[in-house]
Amino acid sequence: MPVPLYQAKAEFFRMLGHPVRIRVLELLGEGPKPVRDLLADIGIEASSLSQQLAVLRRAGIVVSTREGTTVTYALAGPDVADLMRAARRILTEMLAGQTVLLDALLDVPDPQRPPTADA
Amino acid sequence: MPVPLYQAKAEFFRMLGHPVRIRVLELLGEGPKPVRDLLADIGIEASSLSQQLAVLRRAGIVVSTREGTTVTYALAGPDVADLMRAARRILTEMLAGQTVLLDALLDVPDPQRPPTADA
DNA sequence: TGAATACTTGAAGAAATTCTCAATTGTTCA
DNA sequence: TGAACAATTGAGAATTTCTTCAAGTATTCA
Repeated sequence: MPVPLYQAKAEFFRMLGHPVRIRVLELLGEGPKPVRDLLADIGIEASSLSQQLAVLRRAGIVVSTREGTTVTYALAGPDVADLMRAARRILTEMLAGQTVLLDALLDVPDPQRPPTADA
Repeated sequence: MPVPLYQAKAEFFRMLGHPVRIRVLELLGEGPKPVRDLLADIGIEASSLSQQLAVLRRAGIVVSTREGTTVTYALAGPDVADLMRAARRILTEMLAGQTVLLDALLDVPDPQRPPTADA
């Protein structure tokens, strides 16, 4: 029994749903980077970064290689870079075009509550 | 102080990261639908669906209108449909092209563990 | 060998999300 | 009005995810 596609999608999006993981993917979008550099750019504890890298690794969207004492990460395939570009494009469009999403993210209270019949 | 973009992105993806929410968005991609229909298509308890609809509503990516006793949901804007299409395209590509992600989602153990130097 | 560096893992508590079920609201219609 | 239906909300338990810190592995180099 195959995992239903909608569930695979949900897991995929959930996997993207963490600020550190997003930043890593965007940094790797520029090309492979050693952990050292990611660490410097993102500025969190090494162990926290490692944990998030592990999540991405388990999902198979990044790969790591070790050379001597430094480990370098890269996006697993060009599709991933495409995805990140698409996500960026669509999201900035949405953030620009519709205040609504921005408001939601900024915690402005919901103007759309269960519709009262006065409309 | 604006919410950093990478955090807005993370929250957005997290919001998408639930099978019921994905299904709702895909169904609404075909056009507005009354809760009754969503309920029939998805087949979960009414209250669970309502809660997930509330998440989407709070994020501002769907809107609801009431007519008599039935409430109808629709995507908040065309951008949302675009996003769902893009996500579908990219994900099916990825699922088709790279076994790796599929494996990860199917719980096949990680072949990429911290690289041992035998490579 | 052993000290030092780079990175990863494990585990426990904190925090956020999800589920379930009871209660509530809004609407229709007899 | 009040019974019946559609949908939403609230609250607590169950589950998942995150954070943090201590411990572990791999590699270099003296």
